[in-house]
Amino acid sequence: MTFSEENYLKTIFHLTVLSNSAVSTNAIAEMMETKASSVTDMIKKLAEKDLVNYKKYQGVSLTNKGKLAAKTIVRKHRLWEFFLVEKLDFSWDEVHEVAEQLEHIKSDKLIRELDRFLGFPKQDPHGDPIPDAEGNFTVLNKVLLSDLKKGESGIFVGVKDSSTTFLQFLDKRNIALGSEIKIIEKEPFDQSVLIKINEQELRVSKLISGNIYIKTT
Amino acid sequence: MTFSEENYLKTIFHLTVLSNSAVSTNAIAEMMETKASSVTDMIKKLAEKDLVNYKKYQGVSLTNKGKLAAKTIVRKHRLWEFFLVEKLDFSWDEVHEVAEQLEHIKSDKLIRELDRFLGFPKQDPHGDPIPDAEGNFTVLNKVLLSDLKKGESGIFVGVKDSSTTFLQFLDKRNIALGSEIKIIEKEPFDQSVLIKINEQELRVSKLISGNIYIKTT
DNA sequence: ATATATTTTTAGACTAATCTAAAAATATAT
DNA sequence: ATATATTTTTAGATTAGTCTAAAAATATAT
Repeated sequence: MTFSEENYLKTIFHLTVLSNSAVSTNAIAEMMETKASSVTDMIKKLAEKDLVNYKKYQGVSLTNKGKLAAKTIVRKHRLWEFFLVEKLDFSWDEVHEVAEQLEHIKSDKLIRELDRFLGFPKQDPHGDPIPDAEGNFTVLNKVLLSDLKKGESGIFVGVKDSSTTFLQFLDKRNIALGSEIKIIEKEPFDQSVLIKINEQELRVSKLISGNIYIKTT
Repeated sequence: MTFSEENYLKTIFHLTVLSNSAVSTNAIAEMMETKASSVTDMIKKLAEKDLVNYKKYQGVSLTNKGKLAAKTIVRKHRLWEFFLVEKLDFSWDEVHEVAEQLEHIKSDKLIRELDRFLGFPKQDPHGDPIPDAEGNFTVLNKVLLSDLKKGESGIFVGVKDSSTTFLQFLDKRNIALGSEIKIIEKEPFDQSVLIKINEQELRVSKLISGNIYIKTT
C-alpha cells in the first residue's frame, strides 16, 4: 500500500467516524486539500483493491478490510505521537507532522515492539484512543465542557480540535490533560463559561469549551 | 529531497568511501539494483541541484552540499538502528530494512532528540560510526581479523559485511561486538584461522576473518 | 416540475521515477 | 592503430498520482 493510499483510507476513516454514513468525494477532497477529480481516481483504485465500497455518485465507505487498514494507520500514528511526547520531549502541538510521516513505516515487529516499549498506552497525547493490533479501542465516555451545567465538574481528558493554535492556547493557560475543571458560572448571552482550574478562575468562550472533552467525576 | 534522491546520495557516498574517486554509473546501478539509464537520469537531477559533480561519461562525485546531505541520511539510518536494537529488542540482523525507511523521516528536532534520548551513541549495532549533526565522525582504527598474526589478539568492534546471513552466522557462534578474539594458529594453505573466543577455540575461514574488524589491544 | 446550482466523474495533460532499446562514447586487445 | 567490447547516454514509453476543464449526474428552489 502506498503512502497516498494510506492517507486516503485514514481520511475516509476519520470522516466516517464523524458522519457515520457514506463519505462524499468533496468532503475527502476538502480534508486532504486536494481536488475532487483526484479523489475519484484514488477511490476507484481503492475499490479495485476491496478497501472501499464505491458506487458512482453515491459516496464511499470502508470495507472491513479497509477499516482494519485504516485503524492500523491510526494506531501507528498515535503510538508514534505518544513516543514523541513521552520519550523525545515533543510537546503535544509538535507531534502531528512527524507522526504523519512515521505512520507509513512498514514493519509489524516495529509497531508491536514500540507498543510494548511504551507500556501499551491507551490514549495519545491529545486523549484520542490508540487501537490495538486488532483495531479495537475503548472510547472513554466523555462530554464536551460546553455541555456541562453550572456546578458540575470533571477531568480534562481530550481535545476535539487538535490544531496547533488551539493546543498552544491551552498550554499558555496551563490547561493540560488530567486537570480538574469545574463550571462556576455560565453566561447565557454568549455561552461563555467561567471555570475553575488549577485553583484559578478563567472565562472561556463557547468555541473553547466546545473543543474540550471532560470525563465527569 | 525525495526518498529516491536520498537513496542515490547515500549510495554514492558509500561507494566513494570504498573507492575514494569518481563513482561510475554502473557501480551505482548495480548497488541499487536498478538500470544505468535510470542512474543517468537521477544524476542529472542531482547535478542540477548542486549535490553532485557530473561530467558526461566521467562518473560522479559528491559536492560538499551532497556530502553533508548523504552523511545526514547515514546518521539517521544508524541512529535508528541503534534505537531498534537498544530500545525495541531488534537483533542486529533485523534492523537494516526498517532503518532504510526511517532514515527518510524529515524532522531536525526528531533526530536531535533521538540522539539525546539514546545518549549520543558513537557506533551503530554493526560497529559503524554515527556521524554527528555536522557530519563528523571518528573512525576507530581497526584492522581485519584476517590481518592479525599468530598470537595477536583484540576486541571485535565491527563487521565489514553486514548481510543478514553473515550476522546470523556470527550469532550462531556467539561472536558478538565486544568479544575478545585471539589468533591461536593460521593455516597457510586456505588462510583459515584458529581463534580463541569466549574461552572456546573455533576455526574460521578467510571469508569470515576478512569480514571481522578488530581493535588491537 | 422544471430551471438552476452543486457535486461528481471523465478526458486529457503533466511530473517524477522508472524501464527498454538504440546510439554514442570510452576502454581494451591484439 | 584499429576492431571489438563495454559503458554510458539518449529517445521514447510506462505507471502513479496529481491537475484543469468540460461533461454528466444529482440536489435544490420556487
